[in-house]
Amino acid sequence: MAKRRTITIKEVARVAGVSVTTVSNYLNGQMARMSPETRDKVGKVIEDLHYQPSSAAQSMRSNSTKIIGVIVGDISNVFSPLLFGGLQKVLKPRNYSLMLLSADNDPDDESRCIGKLLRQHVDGLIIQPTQDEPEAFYPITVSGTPLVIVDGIVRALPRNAAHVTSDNTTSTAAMCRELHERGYGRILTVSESTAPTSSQMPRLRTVAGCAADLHMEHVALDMRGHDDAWLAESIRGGLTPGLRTAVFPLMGPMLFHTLDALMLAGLSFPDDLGLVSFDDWNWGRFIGHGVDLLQRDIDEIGRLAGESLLRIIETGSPERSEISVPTKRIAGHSL
Amino acid sequence: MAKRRTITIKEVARVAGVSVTTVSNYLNGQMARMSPETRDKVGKVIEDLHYQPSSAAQSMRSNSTKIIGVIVGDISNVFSPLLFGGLQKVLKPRNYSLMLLSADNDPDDESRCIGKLLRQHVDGLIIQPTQDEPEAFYPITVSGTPLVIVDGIVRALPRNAAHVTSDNTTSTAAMCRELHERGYGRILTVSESTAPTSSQMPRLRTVAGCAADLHMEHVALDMRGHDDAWLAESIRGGLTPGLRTAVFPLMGPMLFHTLDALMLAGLSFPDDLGLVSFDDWNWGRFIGHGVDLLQRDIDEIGRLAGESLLRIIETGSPERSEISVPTKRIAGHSL
DNA sequence: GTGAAAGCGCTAACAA
DNA sequence: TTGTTAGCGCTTTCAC
Repeated sequence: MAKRRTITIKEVARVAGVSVTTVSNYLNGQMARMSPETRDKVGKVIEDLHYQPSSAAQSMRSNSTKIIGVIVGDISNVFSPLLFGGLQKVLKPRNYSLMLLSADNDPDDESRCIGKLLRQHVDGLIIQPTQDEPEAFYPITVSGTPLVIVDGIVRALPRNAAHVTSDNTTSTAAMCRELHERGYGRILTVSESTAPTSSQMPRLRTVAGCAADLHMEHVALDMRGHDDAWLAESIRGGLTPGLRTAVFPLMGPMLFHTLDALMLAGLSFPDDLGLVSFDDWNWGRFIGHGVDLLQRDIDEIGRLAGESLLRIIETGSPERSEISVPTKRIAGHSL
Repeated sequence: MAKRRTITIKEVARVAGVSVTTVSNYLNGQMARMSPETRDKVGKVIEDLHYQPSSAAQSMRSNSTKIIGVIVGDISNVFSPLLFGGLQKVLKPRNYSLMLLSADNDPDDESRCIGKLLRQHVDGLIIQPTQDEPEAFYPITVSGTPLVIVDGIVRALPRNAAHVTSDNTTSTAAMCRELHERGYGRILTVSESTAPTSSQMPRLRTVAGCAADLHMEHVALDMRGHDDAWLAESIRGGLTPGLRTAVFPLMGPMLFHTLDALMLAGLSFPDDLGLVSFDDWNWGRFIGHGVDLLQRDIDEIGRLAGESLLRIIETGSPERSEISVPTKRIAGHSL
């Protein structure tokens, strides 16, 4: 199927027997600048020819593409569609389109994605960062493209960029205190060290700190390079009679691994041990008698990030550069 | 923050003291057409200036954007990231970017999305259709843009478009027979009539047909306009002592509703009734003692759709226009 | 080995 | 009310 010759504004003008200016005016709603007959005629020709103005040509003149670039670390994580949904809610009514790229948790890939979107001249950028090297974002700063960083933690926020995350420390600390009060003496965190920007990091640090303060034991299990059998083994090995243990997966995918490991190990909660997890997906209530959760509001993060971005685009600089969305405590029966 | 003046190829040429032609040659890897000194100098200037060639200008000449447009019915459905992941696997290595739009299950919105992507001159289109009016896709055909329709069922497939779906009828029919063999006498389907293109439709028809053939009762519960309490009521009302009943949600979100309804109704499976569901997400094993499922391989659908699209783009027409991906039967303990 | 210039489809002065 | 034309940033002949 040979791509048919593209229909241009010139073509429309020729067929309608008017100048390109008139057609352009029509496209841009400047109806006052032509007679009603001309208007109808142009409209009809556009219809007949199924003419679609080229946004490439348009944006080349207008310096605006109405495209927002989004880079996530891992597209298959449920985080992505939730974020996207939130973003769409505020961006779509404003007529922006979203270009979604996945960096696959690879810093180099992320840099390539940034370049790609910059070449597209996107009007703004939303990034869930995989790397925290300030230089990675330098091209963005140079180009002057509005930027909002979501979820991940970066060492140095580029000038004029906004940052939207969920609360990690307060909620984690509160959970540690709760575990202490409930009589737990040991916490087994389950995480996977991927990017230095991962929100698991502050959570892990908080657990470590709080455990020390509360005189609880803390064992950090890192899934990196390991499988569920290893996790099952490690969890079982972490149990001591007389010392209540709570397993604490620090992100959704780790809850999956943990549940599989518990099945493998033949352990059940809350009898053999307690279970509480970070997770963004609302399915915990169906597991057992309900899993105790710390749940982020990703949709809200998306909305706030979108609004922040719009503000930067419109005013030229963010009003507030750091926004933290509260994490919800979902009660269950797994502790 | 005023968007800094864009750096152009002209600028680079001026600073490097060469012509734009030379810079262009450099960008396109035509290194043979310049001296090594020139090459290095140009490279350095590009680096220093953080120059990014404008893809709008490039695509205006080349007639290729290296962008694939994707339209899904509902971005918040887990279907979306899974499809996207599959698409990325084949498209990203070929240097295509994805532009994702959600039609929010609205035909008009879908048409708008199509227009938007056509104006972007995307190199190809992947659509999970919300409407099955053949005219809706006419602009695509006119523009000659390669098209692959995924998941949904359309009345008339546009000429030269490919179609990738999962098997709905065979798997559903097999399930009905299994239910019959297991001694079930009544099937309660749970669906939500949204789009006429929804894959729930063939599933529903198949259940109705098989139930009749096997002399089983079939009650179709349509969630449209109802809440979980209504569903709980309806399910309870659908039980008769002596006649084994199976609830059969026809898509993932309906499984959520059904589980909530069962909790509300105080019914448990497989004791009070059987439960089997279509669902694309792999969490069913954590529910109760595991839910019996019919699971599509969305990642595979994405990969096949991507490959199909590439084939259309490259050869000009699809080799095989209808592809059906088998649906997996995940064994559980809910029947 | 290097450069000048035409033209991709569109918008916006400026003319008529 | 309508038309002419100069670019936007880039690629690509065709000369030098």
